[in-house]
Amino acid sequence: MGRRSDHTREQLREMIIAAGHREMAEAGYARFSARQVAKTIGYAIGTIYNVLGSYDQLVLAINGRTLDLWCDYLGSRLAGVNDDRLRAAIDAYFEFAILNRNAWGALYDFRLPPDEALPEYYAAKVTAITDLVVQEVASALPPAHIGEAPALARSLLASVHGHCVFTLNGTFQLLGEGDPLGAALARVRDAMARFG
Amino acid sequence: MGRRSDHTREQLREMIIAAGHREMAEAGYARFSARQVAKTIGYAIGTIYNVLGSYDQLVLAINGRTLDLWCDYLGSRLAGVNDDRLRAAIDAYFEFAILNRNAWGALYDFRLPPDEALPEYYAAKVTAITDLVVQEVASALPPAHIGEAPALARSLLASVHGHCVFTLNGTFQLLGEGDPLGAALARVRDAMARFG
DNA sequence: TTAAAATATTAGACAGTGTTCAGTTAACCG
DNA sequence: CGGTTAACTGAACACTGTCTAATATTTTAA
Repeated sequence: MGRRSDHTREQLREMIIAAGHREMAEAGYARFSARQVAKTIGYAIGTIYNVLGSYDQLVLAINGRTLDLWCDYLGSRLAGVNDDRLRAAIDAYFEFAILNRNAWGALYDFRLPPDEALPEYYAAKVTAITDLVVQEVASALPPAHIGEAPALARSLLASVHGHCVFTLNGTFQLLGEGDPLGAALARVRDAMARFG
Repeated sequence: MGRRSDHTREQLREMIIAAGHREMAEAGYARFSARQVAKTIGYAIGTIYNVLGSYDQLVLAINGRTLDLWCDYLGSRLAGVNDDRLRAAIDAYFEFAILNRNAWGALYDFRLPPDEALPEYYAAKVTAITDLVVQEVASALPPAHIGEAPALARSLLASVHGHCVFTLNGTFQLLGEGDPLGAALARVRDAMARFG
């Protein structure tokens, strides 16, 4: 029916993303369905496509929400920490991933078709998280080597990410690794040891 | 119809996995379809379910094939290498992933439902690859620390894996990382530097 | 030789999915 | 009042994985 008790496109977009994020968190990427999102907010599927444009854009918007939450989580987890902030950052990385398995996993389960580029708004959110890490690495680096912070941060991010993936997908359990977080921290320490 | 020019279950299983692996390599996990596999080998879908049991078992079998190929690739790439075998191993890890983007990606895109355990045959294949790496790490370690090889190998595997993931999913490109392989190697060197 | 059992294979129904779009409803504006 | 515009629907389409009753052939046993 027309617009008896309608929302504006902006409000509806927000409702869809919020409900979508909830469903992604509960069902996980493999069982996520746009139709189910429509059902839970009481709209027809067509509406979701009118507002978001496509399934891929919907998932991207939901993942964008997850990135926002992740960035906030890292920020709040680091606020007020004075010593060993690098360790706190790694802890927070793992914590968020474990606390939000499904939503976090969707960040990597979903990929745009190879010919399509990430929307700028999404790239900015990824960069925001990265910049946070770059800053922490820079603070932990001797002043003479601060210029290497961005490259080192990217690499450490990848290392920690790998440990996080192997933790959540069961690889570490299969291999008998009992302390994934400790291992990740050890690798970061090894890398920092290169600089005094 | 019946079994006029039929194959034995064993032969058919092999045909399905081979064709499935081919389709996975071409289409990727997101676009992979059991029905398409059936079509390319000229059988009905039902047959695939009779032979493999379920979609998940089919993908697992295909991924198992990929693990076999991966293990062989690592082995042959290391054969005859005398110095810096660790570097050769990392190179081979990246090479295989890049040369087999889709099949390699499916290894991690697919996950069994959380309540189901990996079949033993599959776990064995994962362990086979890991053992290869453990051996290389052990060789590169001072004799006094050989006992730490398994744990270190798992951790280095995770680190390299993280770099590999960020390379293939575009994260490194987004962040301006131009030498992912070099970064991965640097992290491994840092870790080995801990031991003399 | 013949009947029974085992095997290989199919067809088709079922309940889902993403996607599209012509059409409907209701509010707003001149 | 009539026209424009924005919000929204729902049916149709072409797929998907899953299951099962039925069928065709071969093997085995009596």
